[in-house]
Amino acid sequence: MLGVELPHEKAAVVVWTTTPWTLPGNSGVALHPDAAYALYDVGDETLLVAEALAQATLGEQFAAAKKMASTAGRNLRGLRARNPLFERDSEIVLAQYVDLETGTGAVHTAPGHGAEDFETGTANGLQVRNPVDATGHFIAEAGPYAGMQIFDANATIVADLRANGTLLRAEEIVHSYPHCWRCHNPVIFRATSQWFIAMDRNDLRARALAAMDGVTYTPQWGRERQRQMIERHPEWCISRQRTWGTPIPAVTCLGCKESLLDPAVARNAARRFAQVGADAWWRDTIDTYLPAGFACPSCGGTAFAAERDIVDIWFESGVTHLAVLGHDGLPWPCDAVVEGGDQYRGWFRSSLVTAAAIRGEAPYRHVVKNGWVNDEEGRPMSKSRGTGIDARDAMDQYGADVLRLWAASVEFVDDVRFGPNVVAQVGRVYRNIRNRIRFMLGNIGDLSPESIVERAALPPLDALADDYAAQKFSAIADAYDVADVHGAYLAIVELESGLSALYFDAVKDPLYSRAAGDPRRRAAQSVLFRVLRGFLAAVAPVLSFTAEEAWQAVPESLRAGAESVFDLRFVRAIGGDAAVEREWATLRALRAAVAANTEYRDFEGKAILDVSPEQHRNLERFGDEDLREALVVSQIETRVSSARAKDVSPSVTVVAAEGDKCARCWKYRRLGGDASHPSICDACAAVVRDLREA
RNA sequence: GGGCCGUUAGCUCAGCUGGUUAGAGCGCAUGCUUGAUAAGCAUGAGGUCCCUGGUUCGAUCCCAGGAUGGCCCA
Repeated sequence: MLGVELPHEKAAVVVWTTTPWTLPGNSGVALHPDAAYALYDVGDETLLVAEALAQATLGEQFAAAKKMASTAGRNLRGLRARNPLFERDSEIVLAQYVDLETGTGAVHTAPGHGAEDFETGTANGLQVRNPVDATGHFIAEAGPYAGMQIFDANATIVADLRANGTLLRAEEIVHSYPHCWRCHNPVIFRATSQWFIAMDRNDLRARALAAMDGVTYTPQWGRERQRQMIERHPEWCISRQRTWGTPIPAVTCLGCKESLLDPAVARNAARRFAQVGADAWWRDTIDTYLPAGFACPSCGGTAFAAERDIVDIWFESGVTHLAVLGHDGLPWPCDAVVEGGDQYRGWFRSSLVTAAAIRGEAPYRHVVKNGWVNDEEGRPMSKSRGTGIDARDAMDQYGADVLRLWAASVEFVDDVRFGPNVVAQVGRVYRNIRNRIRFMLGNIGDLSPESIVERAALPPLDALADDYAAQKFSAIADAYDVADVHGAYLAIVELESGLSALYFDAVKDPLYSRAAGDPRRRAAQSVLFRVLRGFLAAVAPVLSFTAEEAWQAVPESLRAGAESVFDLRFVRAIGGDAAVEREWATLRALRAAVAANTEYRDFEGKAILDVSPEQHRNLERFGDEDLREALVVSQIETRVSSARAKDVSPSVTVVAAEGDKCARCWKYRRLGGDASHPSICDACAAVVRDLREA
């Protein structure tokens, strides 16, 4: 060996294991191809071990040990060692995963007791031994250990090794070990025959990847994640050994023990299961399912036994698209699937693979991944800590609409937090939205279809508000289209607060002071109605109950053609107009500048605006009356200076308004023009006179 | 140990291909209003854009490393 004469009769490869019970299943010893391995003369025997781990492995023997020769692991491939418990060989093989931090650098390989070992064994032609039965006891193949429970056998095996002189050292270490997630008992690995879907036959993996092309992913990186899950997924094991479930409609030839999954048998099973249920498989004789003249293609045998394995439920969920979609009025593929991120590996993948195999395309158009709901500290909800909140309880407590608004207020794609404080916050937003709806509703009570002012005939201010709202409605609908519910929420809040802060205040005068049928008042009402209708349609997907309740409160004649709020269509502006946003922002800025003065409140003031000629043109078109209302002052004086830069905001000065406060409309004006109404302005006097006459 | 993702005001979140003083809503403080009134309007305070280094005239944004939280694997 290694060109040296071995000084002792005994020479051994040192391996370590934390599972002595797997030694009866040993078929090989894995070395790292690139690591250096050396022979050490330790006095009474010669030991082979990785040089890097020699000191740790040999312990106190290391100092006296004599290194005889050294070579890379790859040069040792194919050598044979002797199993320390059985009269059989164990082959030296190579594996990249061999660890040079712990152990001996030589890894005991039992292909029947672990996935890595199985793959190494398959790659090197090692025998797969599984001398353990389904109850965790050794079978006859395990020789002297037959009948022993495997964990009980550990001590016996260690004792046997010690007795036959092959045990170098035994010690206690603490390490992690896989456990059952449900019952917490340690689990073991046993190589058994199973049914698989071969991902690389018939180009299934490639076809599944190709089927992703037509799918939209939210978030976008989900596509990459999904792609990796398909590319890296091993052969798909779909069988389970359970006593209850959907049978795999396969048969075993009693002559040659070959398992057969025949399409004709499967179709017979499908027909029978559809009529009497899948349990029939366990009751019927197998002949029930065999087509006439059915014979084993391998040996020609005609006697068969039914397969006992069932289909894994994760495979069954992977074919729900066939069970649910494509009939009873439901389309195939569906528009979207929404699940947590764990389903890239689960349902998103399994559905895609089965659909690619059967239909050649994805069973969905859009994959939407949502985050997890945590408590307010960002920790997973826990019943034991008392931080768990059931969705149904939350709905009872806060109301379904507030709960739904919360869901829209957070970025659901990421993990989200939920708790009383978060709900209280979104509850206040809900109240704001509700109050704005109430304001609109409260001001259209006497509007009728005949008195509605068409869009083209609206005063500029009202037209601007209408355009502004329409643009937001578009943004909201666009957001819904791509499942961006949070984006819709942001636009909804921006719209309702924007309308409230500017337009609602600006139209109070026409609404409250003008005669009921005055065209200016009808124009304002028309916009309020149009905005309300668009707004309710826009919020209905989230605030479903609130939107419907509000729609039912709209005068019946105005609701014609839309019995429910869900009969309304989303309002979409034809093309975005940057000028609308700009003008809206300009008015809000002017209004804020006026309000910022602390001396004159509301209509006590007269605003003096210093503007450029261009700004003047933009403002002038609103008309003095509407601009005055938008800025909440009694008078406006505009000073145009061509010296002003057009990109500098108008400067605003507020001085005392001229005249006295009209008792009716609160604006400062010349009063007493009508001697019989000395405390009100001329405009109000005219309205009052008409009221009298009517 | 590997792959992927997140980290911006007290809270929930914007911030397009790197470019003046980083924004909104809610909360908080202050003022106004009392004809949306268990409402409405305005103003203000509040941020080392997780950290370190790099690229660049310039980085919340790009690159590398790290911290921290999460999902899926091993």
